[in-house]
Amino acid sequence: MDVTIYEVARRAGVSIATVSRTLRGTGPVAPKTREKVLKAVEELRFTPSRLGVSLAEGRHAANGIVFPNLAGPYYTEVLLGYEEVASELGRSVVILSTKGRTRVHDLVKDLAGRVDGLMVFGHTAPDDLVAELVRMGMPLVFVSREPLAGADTLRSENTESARALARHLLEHGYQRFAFLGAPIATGDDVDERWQGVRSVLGSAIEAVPTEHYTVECGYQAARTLLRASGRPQAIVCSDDEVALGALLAAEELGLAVPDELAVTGWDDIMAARHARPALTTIRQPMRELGARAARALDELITGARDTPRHLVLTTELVLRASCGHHPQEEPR
Amino acid sequence: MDVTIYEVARRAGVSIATVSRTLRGTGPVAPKTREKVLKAVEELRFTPSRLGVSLAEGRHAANGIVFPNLAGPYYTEVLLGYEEVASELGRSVVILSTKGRTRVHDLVKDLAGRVDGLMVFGHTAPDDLVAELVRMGMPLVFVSREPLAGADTLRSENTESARALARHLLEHGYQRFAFLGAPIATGDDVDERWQGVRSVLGSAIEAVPTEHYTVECGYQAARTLLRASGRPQAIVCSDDEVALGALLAAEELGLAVPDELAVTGWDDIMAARHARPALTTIRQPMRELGARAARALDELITGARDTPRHLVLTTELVLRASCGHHPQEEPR
DNA sequence: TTGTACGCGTTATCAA
DNA sequence: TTGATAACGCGTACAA
Repeated sequence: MDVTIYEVARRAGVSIATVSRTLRGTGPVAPKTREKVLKAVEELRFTPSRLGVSLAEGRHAANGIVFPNLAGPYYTEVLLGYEEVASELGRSVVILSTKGRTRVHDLVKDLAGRVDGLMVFGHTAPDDLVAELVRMGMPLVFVSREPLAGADTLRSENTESARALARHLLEHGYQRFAFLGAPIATGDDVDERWQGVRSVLGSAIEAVPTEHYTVECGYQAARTLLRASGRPQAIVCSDDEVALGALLAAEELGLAVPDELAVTGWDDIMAARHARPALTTIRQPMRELGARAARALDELITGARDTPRHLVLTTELVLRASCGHHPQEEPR
Repeated sequence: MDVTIYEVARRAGVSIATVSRTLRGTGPVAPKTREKVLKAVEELRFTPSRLGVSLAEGRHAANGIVFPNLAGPYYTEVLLGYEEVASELGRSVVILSTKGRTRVHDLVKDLAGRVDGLMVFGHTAPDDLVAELVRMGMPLVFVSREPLAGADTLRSENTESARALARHLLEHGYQRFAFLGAPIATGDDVDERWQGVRSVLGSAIEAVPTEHYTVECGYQAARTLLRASGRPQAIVCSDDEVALGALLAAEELGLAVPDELAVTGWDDIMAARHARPALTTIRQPMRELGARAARALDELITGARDTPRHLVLTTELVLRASCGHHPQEEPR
């Protein structure tokens, strides 16, 4: 990034306007002039400065994304879908991880200044900043969060899926349940799942918190839970990773799954299918969440749409071995 | 991003220079003036435009990262360490995934125009572009790649670890081996691992390619391999994910690990410890690779260092159950 | 078909 | 202590 448009212009014996027109294909350029310009560009290896272009165009051609952290497949998969579509639309992706960060407010604000639009997971951005960004008209898409005025929200269906899962477990005959990975924030995905199962199971299910939604935390919490007296017959987990941890704990304690203990997850990450026993879970279209977020953002940025949209993607209950025996299970 | 420094200056009754000085703390400002400026900034909710600042400062305050894809823990973990340190150093991170992308050259070039320095995995950037970037003096750090003139390279030790692993397997008494996940590019991590084990095992080990380094591909390839006649007694895998796939294949075929088949991985991702049987592997400091890359880049960008450095981080052989029986194994 | 000149939003130098 | 003003690199009306 050293040679500027002026040097190219001088070398080609034209003005910078002509160089710009030639390179962008905007406005007429005589064939001979065009040749000269392209030759100079070639010789000087000229590449327009991104900063100059952005400043002049008034846009960054970049999207931001804010997530708690990247450990585990969920955020990774969403990010994957997001980056793919953003790239397709000619936009770079600037990332920001908030976990363990101090001054998240400033970090998100800085990020907002670098992009044309922002995708935010759940409540990883401070509410007052969000309000300010909405006021400023910054295109915003929230994923895994309750609807919010002035911004798109995008999520997978939770409540009804949770109810279906709960009813299925009741059909297996279980009576004492635990919800492992109790919700941390109100209104996010996990909270909806918890509300859903509780609306069906009532006081038969108890909420058991974990520090994070990870295999390790699930393992620790499940071990404690399963060692105590009056252990549940079925553990509904906030997500697959916590559930994988619960499976480990059960195995370590010599509890047969599903005969002595049922376990369910959420998300249908790849490991869920490969787990022993394979994990009953609710499949949510992670990659599509990211892809849709990128498209929605593009609509808002280009002005193709100006009213917020709140979308809920459908999920699918995936019955496998970990929740009990079924006549026929999904083949590997 | 609407109100400019000019509006603040007018409101405060000062020049833009004074506003800038006040906000950046560069140069003297009278206390009373300072008050007026800050008040105007507050009332107008002024935030300096990133583009303006970058253009004037001549730097982006951003780092780029190029990786093949984000599926699986390896790239994710490295990215995690990278983003964390970059953020600590006041730099944003712009990502680029190349898998399945056409025109990678243009994408990487565009990325290079948005950042002050670039971290690149293996051979995910075209060689000619790399050469051009080096020539232009763009700070570059390569991870998982053979040393390269004009840029930092950073990797974990492979060859000697691979030899140690091979010798250990020989001690178990195995005689027929397979290397699952044969190297795709020469000079990258997997290639070094392959060269290492082969230098010890010679013709006793056969290279078995997989399409990608994933659980699924490992599973498919292992199933084919294990069904054929003359199956190996030990499978050395390119990485943990391929190894997890091999474990699945073995289980499906009713082969007891390690009694009828030994399996080893590489990386020591979290799932390696949780697998059944737990996976013997080589631990590589993934997060630290990312963290070091970010620091190295910072040194090159700030000019604290100007000669390339080629660093090799040490690894550790982690013996678990999957490669055979040991007197005492690492406790869970 | 081409060129001039202004705008984009800062920072920093230099003179006052 | 403060203010003009020149960069920074480009896009693009507008005039020629």
